[in-house]
Amino acid sequence: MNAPTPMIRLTTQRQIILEELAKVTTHPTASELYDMVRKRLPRIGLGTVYRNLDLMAESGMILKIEVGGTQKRFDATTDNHYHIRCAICGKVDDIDVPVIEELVTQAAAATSYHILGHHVEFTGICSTCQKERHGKAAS
Amino acid sequence: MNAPTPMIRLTTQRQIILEELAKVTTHPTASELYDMVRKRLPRIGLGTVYRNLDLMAESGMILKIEVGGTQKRFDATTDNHYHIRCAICGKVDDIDVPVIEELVTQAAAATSYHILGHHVEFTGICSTCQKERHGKAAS
DNA sequence: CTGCATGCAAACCGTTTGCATCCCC
DNA sequence: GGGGATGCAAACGGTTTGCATGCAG
Repeated sequence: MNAPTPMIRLTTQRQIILEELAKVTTHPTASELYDMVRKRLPRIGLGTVYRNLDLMAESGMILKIEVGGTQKRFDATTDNHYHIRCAICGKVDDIDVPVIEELVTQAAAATSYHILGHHVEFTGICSTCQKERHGKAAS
Repeated sequence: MNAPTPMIRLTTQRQIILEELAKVTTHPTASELYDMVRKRLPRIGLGTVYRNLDLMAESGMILKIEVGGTQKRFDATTDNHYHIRCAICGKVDDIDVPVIEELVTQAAAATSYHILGHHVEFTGICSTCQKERHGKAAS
């Protein structure tokens, strides 16, 4: 109702981008996705990937995750859920913590903004990075 | 206790950056801060602002807010609190919603990451931007 | 045939970095 | 005098954009 869902045409490159994104549970950056897609569509341009990722995010087909870190990441799962980002390697994973809907209500009462949504981002150290620095406690 | 607080030397430029940051309740970007500081220190370089901002964030004197949007923002208030970002103009404000400490406990149980912290970011439309689009409902 | 989508490359913008100089200790 | 801090400018990485061509409707 408030999201017009512009209904974009599903071109070959859009379809493949979507498929590749749906294939992984990680949350790839645009250039990671570019590399994945290029294996099937060698002549695709980075610009096309960016353009279509943005377009699909706007039309609600995918989620653009704007968390900390330098690059934006994308997610084929569009229902609200939270993320955790490794402070060392920057990897982003889903985290299975119940979404707190009351937060929006609370926020609405506490601000003059018209609330659209919320997102929780945890910061941590992933198991891989933990192993790589085992024993470096006090430094 | 877990933050070594490396105790950096408080040079003139660091002091002034800190003062200017503390002066405002908004969460300025590096270049906004640069403009503010330049009024008092006309010869300061953007690089110095970035370097010192990072340094001060590392030593826990200020907070580097890594939220959505293209630019990082800085906050003189270092205790944990949540933010709301305007989806239109990108402005970031504090929001007075109680910090949910249990989230960290829940998260710890749900992941193999070693949790460091969490942050909640609301998205909304600030009152200024609301006014500027009053009546544009159905496009 | 017409217009949107693409590939390509250049432009952009925020941030980082190398280096010579400067200043504090 | 020595080491960190600064100013400056160039480099960088991610993203966006302009334009000529291609392809689907």
